[in-house]
Amino acid sequence: MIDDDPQILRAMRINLAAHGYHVAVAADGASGIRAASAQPPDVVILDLGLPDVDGVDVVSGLRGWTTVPILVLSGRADSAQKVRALDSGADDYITKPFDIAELLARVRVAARRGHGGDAESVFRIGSSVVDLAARTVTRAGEQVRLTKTEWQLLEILLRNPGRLVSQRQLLHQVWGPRYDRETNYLRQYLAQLRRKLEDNPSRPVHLLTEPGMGYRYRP
Amino acid sequence: MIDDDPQILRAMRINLAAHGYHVAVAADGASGIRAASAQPPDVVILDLGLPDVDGVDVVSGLRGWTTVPILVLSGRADSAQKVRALDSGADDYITKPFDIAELLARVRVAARRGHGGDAESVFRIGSSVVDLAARTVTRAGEQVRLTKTEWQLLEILLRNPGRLVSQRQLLHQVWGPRYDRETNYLRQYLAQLRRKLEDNPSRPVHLLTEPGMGYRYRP
DNA sequence: GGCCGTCTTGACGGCTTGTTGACGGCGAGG
DNA sequence: CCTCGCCGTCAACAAGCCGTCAAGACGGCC
Repeated sequence: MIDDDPQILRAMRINLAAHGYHVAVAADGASGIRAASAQPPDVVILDLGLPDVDGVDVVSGLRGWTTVPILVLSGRADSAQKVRALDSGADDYITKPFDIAELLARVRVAARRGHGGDAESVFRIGSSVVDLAARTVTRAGEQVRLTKTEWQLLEILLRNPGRLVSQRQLLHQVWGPRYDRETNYLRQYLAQLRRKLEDNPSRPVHLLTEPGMGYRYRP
Repeated sequence: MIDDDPQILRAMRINLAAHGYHVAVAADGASGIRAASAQPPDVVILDLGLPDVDGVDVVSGLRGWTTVPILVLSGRADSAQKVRALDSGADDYITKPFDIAELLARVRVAARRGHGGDAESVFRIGSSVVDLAARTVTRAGEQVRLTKTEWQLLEILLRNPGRLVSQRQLLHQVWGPRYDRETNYLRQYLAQLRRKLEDNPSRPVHLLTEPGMGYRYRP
């Protein structure tokens, strides 16, 4: 749940917990996206009225790498806003004030749809084994340590197996929207990940570069 | 679309058709279910205020054998009704009167859910398979790499299947408005795309030239 | 306060890609 | 039959991008 109003946050948390849900919270868009990638939820509830960024950008930021159902809450009832949010990838749009019973019903709808999408968390890169849930890397029996930044980068790539991830998206999600042009960060950290994971770091087989576009994890 | 009010039915049909949807209609629940089983739709829009049966029973009737997205329309705004409809298997619940733009946005949400999202992004060119979402090309089992410019050009053509795309439009969208006359770029890159994608590059079957006009992708 | 790991920043060589010009073939029109 | 315009092809140059190395900045921990 991503919301900056602590009061709503508290009320919702109690209500959802009473119905058997486990609730993780974030107060702004950036930390919400980070939290969702660190511990993938079954459903995201997102308040559009966030302080740091436009809520629609949060939706796109999530949609770049996950298909988790997103429910948008908003005080604005105008249809233009609704259309923007839904077209950017949200699954539902609920106008405040809302009935809690209706919200719970819509959460159930989102949850039953999301259950089709399973999140595998163990990946192989050459002789290395990466477990995203346990946050461990094993290479030829040896434990390998990754830094926080390396984990963030690697996770985005692994969660999009076979798909190209643009450098813009990687920079956005790891460093923030203001680092659009700092592609040298990517070069730096991709090289480190290859050194730590690939069997032949200078000839990568799984962590591939697409010049001018982005990077790709090939299973 | 299942609705007993001919006026709403007509208005909706015109609106949906204007946005490229093909609309099949039914005036009551029983015939609606029959029609859906005879010709499975991509999305069902169901009015709850039907004469013959309770709308919720129609939802259950559909859910017994299909997972097609169901949008419920209703004049009743009470949350008990909403919860009943959603819990019986509906995917969305819209209260009349509604904004047509919002309805269309919610239809798009339902449609992309049902399609699995990426069904529209896979194209075939001879023995090559192009996936726009993943940015991958497979040709006879082998991976083929395209450059950024090649992707931009190819995407425009594929997104207009069967339609002629003018040289001016291609140059505009890929290189910018100032490159109106640089048709040699198009010759250059179309040739490259044909070499990489067509089975017989000198006799293109899918990436066609219309002399003096533009280019066309033929599925 | 000093040490160490991690995150930034800058620079350089090599390679891929974009850009440009030129040439021949083909068909339409005179 | 000739000319002209348009297209496909090739070759060469320039520019951009990437991998790599190295060094400075920052912050946590003893």
